[in-house]
Amino acid sequence: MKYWLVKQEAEKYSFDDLLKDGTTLWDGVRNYQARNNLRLMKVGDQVLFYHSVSQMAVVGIAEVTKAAFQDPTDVTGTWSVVEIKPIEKLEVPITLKQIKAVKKLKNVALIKQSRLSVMSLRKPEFDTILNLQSAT
DNA sequence: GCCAACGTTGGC
DNA sequence: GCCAACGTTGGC
Repeated sequence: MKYWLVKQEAEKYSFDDLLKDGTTLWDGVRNYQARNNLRLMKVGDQVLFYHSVSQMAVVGIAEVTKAAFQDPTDVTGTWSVVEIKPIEKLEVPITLKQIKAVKKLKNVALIKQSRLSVMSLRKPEFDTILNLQSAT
């Protein structure tokens, strides 16, 4: 099983929207690195849901329910989507600030490559981030 | 194929 | 709202 982090602005599609919808297609990705990551996702992989710009925090955990396929919003056939469903909403969001404060997490793409919207996490990184919940 | 110009993202 | 970082585009 793999671990991932996806970013979206809360104003565009929030974790609450995902809870309301049940599942969603992670569409609109138009960056090759992000797309390649989407294509590596397998059903059952765990996904951290991060709100960028206005909140800057991990707000929930999701799971991949359909592996990558052709993005229906893309006529060129270049881009891919996956389907995800919500697993758990975090009681207290884990802020970027908290993540940045952890030395072990200094090299995660969330910090090093702030513009990447779909990135992989190693299991220890995934666990470390979630453990920050109890640290507060 | 190189690189300048431009557009977008996202943290501050 | 600003600007740095980065990706993409297009002229040569």
